[in-house]
Amino acid sequence: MANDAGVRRSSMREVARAAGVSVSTVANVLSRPAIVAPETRRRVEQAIRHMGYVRHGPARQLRGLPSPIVGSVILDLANPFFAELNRGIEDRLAEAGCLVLACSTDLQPAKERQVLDLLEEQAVRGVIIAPIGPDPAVLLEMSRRGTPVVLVDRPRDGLDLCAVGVDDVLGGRLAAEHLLSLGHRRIVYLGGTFETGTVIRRREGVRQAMRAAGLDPDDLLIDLRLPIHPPPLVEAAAAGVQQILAERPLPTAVLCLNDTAALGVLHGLGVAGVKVPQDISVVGYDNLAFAAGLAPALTTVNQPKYQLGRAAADLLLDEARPDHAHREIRFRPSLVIRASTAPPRRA
Amino acid sequence: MANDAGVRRSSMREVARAAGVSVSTVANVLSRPAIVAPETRRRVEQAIRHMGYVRHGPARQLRGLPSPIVGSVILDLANPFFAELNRGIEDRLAEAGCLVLACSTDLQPAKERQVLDLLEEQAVRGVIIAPIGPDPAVLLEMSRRGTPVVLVDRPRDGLDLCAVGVDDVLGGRLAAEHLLSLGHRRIVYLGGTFETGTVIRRREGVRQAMRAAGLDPDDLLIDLRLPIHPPPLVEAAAAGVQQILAERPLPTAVLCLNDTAALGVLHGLGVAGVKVPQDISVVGYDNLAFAAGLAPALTTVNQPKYQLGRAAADLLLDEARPDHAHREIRFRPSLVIRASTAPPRRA
DNA sequence: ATGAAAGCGCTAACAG
DNA sequence: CTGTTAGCGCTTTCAT
Repeated sequence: MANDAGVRRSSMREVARAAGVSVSTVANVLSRPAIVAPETRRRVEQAIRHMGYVRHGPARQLRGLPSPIVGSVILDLANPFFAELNRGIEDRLAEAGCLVLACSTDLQPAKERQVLDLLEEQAVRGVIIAPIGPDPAVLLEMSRRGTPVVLVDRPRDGLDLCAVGVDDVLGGRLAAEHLLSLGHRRIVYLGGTFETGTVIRRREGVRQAMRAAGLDPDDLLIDLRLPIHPPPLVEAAAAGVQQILAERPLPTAVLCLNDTAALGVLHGLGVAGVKVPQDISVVGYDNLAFAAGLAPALTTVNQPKYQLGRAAADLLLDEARPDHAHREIRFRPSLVIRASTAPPRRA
Repeated sequence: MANDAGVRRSSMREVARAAGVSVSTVANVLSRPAIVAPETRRRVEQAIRHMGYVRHGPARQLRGLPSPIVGSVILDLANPFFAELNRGIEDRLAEAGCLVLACSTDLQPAKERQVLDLLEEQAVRGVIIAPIGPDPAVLLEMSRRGTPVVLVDRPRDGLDLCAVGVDDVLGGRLAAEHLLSLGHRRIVYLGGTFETGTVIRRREGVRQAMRAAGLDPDDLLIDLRLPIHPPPLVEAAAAGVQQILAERPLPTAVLCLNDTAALGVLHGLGVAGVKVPQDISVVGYDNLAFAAGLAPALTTVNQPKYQLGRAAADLLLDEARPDHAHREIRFRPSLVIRASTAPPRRA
């Protein structure tokens, strides 16, 4: 009751006593002020101000009001892609008076489980999640138990949930088609030792583009995988440059799993004295704020990060409506050609 | 009770009925399993699993247990500085089983107020805040009413609150001393039309360094202010380059309010054909992940972002201890010299 | 227009 | 070891 500073929130009962009315009148002043006599209302409002009374959310929730809190469970909030996505969620929710409980899972399934349990215990309004693994069982159960779940970056696949995402296969295809049309025939796909569905689907898009061009992906594509979690991705990518340069014949282009990895690769290549794009072309993914400012400016695939977040929040809020039907919203990525790609040296 | 899908959480009473025991036995199984007879416990646990029972946090809170939720109120979660700070908060809180309710204020006092009210209503465990304005009155009241408040990026100044921060004056001084020692005597301080205390204090540090060198800040320092919120800071900074180049005599160095602004300035200077660092030196602030990867690599002032967050969470968690005493933790920034600074052309 | 009362799901004495 | 009981602070009929 009393916290350790000896302070205690005042309750409605105390306000009521101070104003000389009943608790229900205080409740009315707060929830339907119109039905309270002006003079009574004035007295109650004054008491509220005077005592610094603040409504107790958990108690209201216990009475059946919906929680204003929505959980956002994503891979890493410090990753600018997710940070911006999260801003989209936050802003859309704010319009509905809701707040975001943001949780990073760092690709660790145990963390994901733990956070989901906590969120369900808190009886949040719902959860928006970019799941680590492909198994939706836990999420379906949560949803069945009454906590709405919206998927991000994972296709709906007929699941009984809402989903928002970007067409990753298309994104991979766009990037690959660009390189192929420049004449590249020896291309590294720089992925991770542990990959989310998005990265896997993009690689599939890359292979698709090659097949569509009448080429054999197994000949053209070199799969390299960075250790993801420690060390920081920029450094892992910079270190990965050694592996790229060790390939024979030397690759002429690198498709990176995201812009941060591309940043590391650019740096590593610079240190190694390899010129971009003259010696090697580099393509990023995400189109983060810094991509245009790099030297050379980074060719990359743009994703509507903020809009993804807004859309996810939209769907989540819609779950409260009686006529809600689960659905999927899918955005299209787009290629942004800048200065880090060019035809290979001797085409 | 029932949400719109017609689902309802099962309650302890239902579990108790299903297991043929009383609610308190179920409660015991959950909170002090040791005192329950093994056979009874087994039955109860099975019922819990079978019904998918999940404890109801708000009800527990109503009984006096502390909320596991901590509010984090910062300027902008999509700003990498705050995103990383927030990860520090999140990780430290996770160790204590707590979650972060993250809110961006976008420098709008109205948003800050609104979010603080919501957090207090939710009866969160406490609030970590990088306040927009200098007036601590609302925060002191919240704290007095029983919601602990920890200040970030704002000096404690004897307030009855905990605070964590970085020595901003020192940060400004380090940056300025570096430029002065290179021989620069015409320096732009690129701030904002609306500035937080941190930016103001850094400018003060810059002036201090000049005075300490026996120079007059009013002669050397050119104050330029970027419109902060829209448009995006990178673009605002790129546009600000026009103003820099319009100054006569031409400045030889630019101190930017952060790395993102520096990125924009670098870009704008590049477009204008001005060479960095030969024609103009550029210094950032924060040492974000991309700073080292820029061309030229950015000289900047490092702040321990993640550690700041951890320290803030530490202090907040400590507020629950009976012997807690408010205190301040202050970190030291450090200068990271890279390639974007050099002596002015004709010294 | 106001008040009395029931009860949301849970915890913590206390009794047995 | 298990059950009974009394609320926590609030919303919401239903009387008055």
